Amino acid sequence: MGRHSCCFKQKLRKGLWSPEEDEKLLNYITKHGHGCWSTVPKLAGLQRCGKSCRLRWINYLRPNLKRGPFSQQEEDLIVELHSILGNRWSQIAAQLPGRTDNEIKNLWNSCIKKKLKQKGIDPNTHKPYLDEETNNNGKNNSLIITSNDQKSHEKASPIQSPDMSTTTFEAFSNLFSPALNSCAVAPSSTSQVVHNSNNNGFLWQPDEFLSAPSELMRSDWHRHPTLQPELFWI
DNA sequence: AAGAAGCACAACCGCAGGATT
DNA sequence: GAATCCTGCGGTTGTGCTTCT
Repeated sequence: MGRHSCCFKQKLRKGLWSPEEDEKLLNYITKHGHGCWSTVPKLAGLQRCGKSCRLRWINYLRPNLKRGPFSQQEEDLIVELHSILGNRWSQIAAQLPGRTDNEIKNLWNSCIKKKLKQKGIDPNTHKPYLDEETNNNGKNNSLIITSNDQKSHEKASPIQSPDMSTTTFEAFSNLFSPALNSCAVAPSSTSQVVHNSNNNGFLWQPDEFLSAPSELMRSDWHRHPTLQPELFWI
């Protein structure tokens, strides 16, 4: 945990926050909002850099934060979302109200990873360590996006697979709802998408899905003029 | 009792991307 | 278009507490 360059130049404080600093920051933001973070420490009377203030606010001081241990349901949801999104902690945190990306990241690295390994599951791939054949043959947790020109008048909607929890399904639907609600389409010209002629759709293998930029997975769908996707799990 | 190891948590670093000049 | 600033993200590491030997 080194000193940030701006902190060094200005001889600002680093390390843990004191209750007095917390109170100053909380009072200032409660009264004025954070506005431009780079000006917050000066205006709030703190010897910190704006970046440090922002982090402290987001991870500790902002209202509606849920403190305390994670429930089993939350842990399960994190595992399922991680299998879809990979290390996109901020997107995972967005599906868990009151939890921060930092908190989830810490939980993953210190606890969940270990639990998965104890179960014989690779936390990176979410597959059993010794079950290569299943890994190659099975398309578990692959996302299918079918394109249905003939259904272009219908609203696109994701389809829940039998082995997918309702919580994860809802979280996933929320994540993709902006694209779906505006006639979202499957990307048609990227090497990260494999066309699956049998399904008349696009098959994303898990690794491809995880490596695909989030903007491709969401925003770029809007650019296709005619296709209408359906999402389902196999 | 004391040191080592493990653990959870807080916070910093470096980078990317968008906005502004 | 280039430079600069600001924000947000993911990775990493320091700190302090607890448990183990």
